[in-house]
Amino acid sequence: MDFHENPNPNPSYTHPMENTDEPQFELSDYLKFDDCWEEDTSFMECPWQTPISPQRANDDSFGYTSTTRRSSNMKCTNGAKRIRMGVGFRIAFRTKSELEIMDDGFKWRKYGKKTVKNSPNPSGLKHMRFYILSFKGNENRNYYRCSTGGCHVKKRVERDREDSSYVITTYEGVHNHESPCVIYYNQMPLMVPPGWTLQASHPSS
DNA sequence: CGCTTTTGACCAGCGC
DNA sequence: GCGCTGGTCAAAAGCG
Repeated sequence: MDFHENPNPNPSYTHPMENTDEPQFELSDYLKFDDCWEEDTSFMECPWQTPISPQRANDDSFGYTSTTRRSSNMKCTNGAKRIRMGVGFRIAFRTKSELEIMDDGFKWRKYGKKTVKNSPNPSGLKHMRFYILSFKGNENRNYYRCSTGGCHVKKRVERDREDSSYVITTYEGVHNHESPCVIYYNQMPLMVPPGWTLQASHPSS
């Protein structure tokens, strides 16, 4: 496999629902965010979608990161801000799975974990914050970065609060390399990450 | 020994 | 302005 001869080394994403052969989990929803946002609120139909805003302008990997707020009032269901992101490709999968960690073919390195409140009533003294967060009913959100050198793709994994049997996985960015788990047969990828379709490699590979 | 995970701290954005 | 929150950092611990 020669990455350099691949005319398009980036995976091209297709609708995950087209992949009906995945036996390990049920993919029920997905969202796609790309870098050419128009005034189109159709993708806001999913109730757990939230607005995106530029945050740290000096972020070393993307220029922007996203802010996601999922408070109980879900004020984001319409009229959300749309702000162009540096790299700008985000896609979220909602999958029915008992496992939070699903092998998508790439190597990920965990760089953060956050306990997210379920309570709609944020309150309390600042120094009581972690005490409050430790109560039952809070969810963990895990942050991963692609561990391949030079690849800045990030992944965020959390349980759906409305239905804890679902896992929400949000990918941010596009891999600049191919999945180490792709096996080629007759110039076509035989194994792909769940829900993804990769472009066939160049015939020379 | 090198890589990954854990986890408390920190920072910036946002809402009140 | 203050407090809450999401996202990230980085040191320490764990693991093969």
